Amino acid sequence: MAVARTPRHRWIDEGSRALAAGGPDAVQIEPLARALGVSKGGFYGYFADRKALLEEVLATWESRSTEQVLERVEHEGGDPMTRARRAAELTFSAELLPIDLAVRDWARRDAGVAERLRRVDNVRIAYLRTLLGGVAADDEDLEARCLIAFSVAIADHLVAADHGTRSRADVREVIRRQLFTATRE
Amino acid sequence: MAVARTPRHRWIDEGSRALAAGGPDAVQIEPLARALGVSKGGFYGYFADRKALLEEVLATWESRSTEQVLERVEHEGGDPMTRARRAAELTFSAELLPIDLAVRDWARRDAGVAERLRRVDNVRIAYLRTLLGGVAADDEDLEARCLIAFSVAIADHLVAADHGTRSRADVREVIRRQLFTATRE
DNA sequence: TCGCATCTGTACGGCACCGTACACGGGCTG
DNA sequence: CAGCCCGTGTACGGTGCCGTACAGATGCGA
Repeated sequence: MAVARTPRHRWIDEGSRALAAGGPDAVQIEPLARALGVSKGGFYGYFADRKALLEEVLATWESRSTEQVLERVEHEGGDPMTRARRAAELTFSAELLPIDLAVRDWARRDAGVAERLRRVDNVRIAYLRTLLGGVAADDEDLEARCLIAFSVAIADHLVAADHGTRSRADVREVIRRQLFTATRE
Repeated sequence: MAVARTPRHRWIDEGSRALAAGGPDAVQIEPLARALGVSKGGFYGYFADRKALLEEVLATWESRSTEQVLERVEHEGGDPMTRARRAAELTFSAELLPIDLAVRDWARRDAGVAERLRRVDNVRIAYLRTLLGGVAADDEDLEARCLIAFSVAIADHLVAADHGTRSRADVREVIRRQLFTATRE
C-alpha cells in the first residue's frame, strides 16, 4: 500500500481555508492541489467531485463549531457570562469565523446550506438561552437578549462603522454588561 | 448615431442583480449579456473591463443606499422611531438588501470595498445617532443602542435560528421598543 | 439621399478549470 | 524477492469566460 502523502483531511482543511477566503466558488481543485504542493491526481480517489468536497467541508465546520465548542466550554466551566464569552471566542475564532461568515453568505443562495446553518444557529441560540435564562425578566425578554447577543457577535465583523473616540470593543463591552444585567427597565 | 438598445445603466442594473445573487465573481460579462438578450459586443464600448463595471455597480449602490434613502426619509418626516423604521425599510429593501449583504462579504477580502462600506456604514450610523439621541441616557448608551440596532438589522437576514412560538418579527419588535425606551436600568 | 458615428454581432486566441484515463513507482504482503 | 495495490504525476478533451478585432447594421444630420 502506497503511503498517502495527502490524506483526505488535508484536502478538507485546505478546502476550508479556500471557502473562508473566497466563498464556495473559490474552492477549486487545481488551486487546492497547488496549495498542497501536489497535483490533483489523488483528489478524485477521495472525492467524487468538487461538490463532494464542499459537502465534507461543511460537515466538518458544523461539527467543529457546535459539538466541539460546547464540549470545551462546558468542560472549562465558569459563570454564565464567562461561558458566553468563551463560547463566542471559540465559535468565532480566527480560524472558524471566516468560514462562518462565508457559510452565511453561501446560505443566501443555497437551500441546503441554509438548512445546515439553521441547525447550527439553533444549537448556538439554545445554548445562549440556558446562559441568559437567569437574568431575563421573562420569556420575551430572554428571546430579545439572545437575538441581540448573537446579532452583535455576527455583525461585529461585518459592520464597518466607527464610534467616535470609543473602540468597537468598548461598545461591545457596554452591550455585554447590559445583556447580563438582571432587570432592564 | 445608432440608438443604444443597451445603454450603460442596463449593464449596471444587471450587474447589480448578479452581484446580489452570487457575489462579485458572479458578475460576468457573457452571462450578463445573455441575460440582457444581447451579445457582449457593446459592453466594451462603455466599460474598460469587468473591474470597471464592478466599480460602477458599487458606486451606484453607495449612492442609492445613502443619499437617496436619507433624502426620502427626511422628506417623509415623522417621529424618530417612525423614521428609523422607514430608513431601515428603504436601506434594506428587497432590492438593496442582497446587494448590501454581498458587499459586506466582498469587503472581507477587498480593502477598497471595505473602505467604501465603512463610508456607507458611517453615514447610516451617524443618522441613527441623531434619531436615538433623544432617548439615550448618555453617550456610551447611545453608541450601544446604535450598534445594537444596526447589528440586529443586518444579522436579521443572516441568522437562521428559530425562536420557539415567536416569529422573528415579534422578537425584533420587542427589541425595537427597548431601544426606543428612554432610560434603561 | 448620402455619409458617418455609434452600437451590435461574430469570430478569434488565450487561459483556467473540471473530470477522466492511464502509466509510474514505492511500500506492503506473501 | 516477487507481485500487487494504491496514491500520485501527466496528459487530454471539453467547457466557459475574458478581452480584442472587425465588419455590418442602424438611425441621425447634411
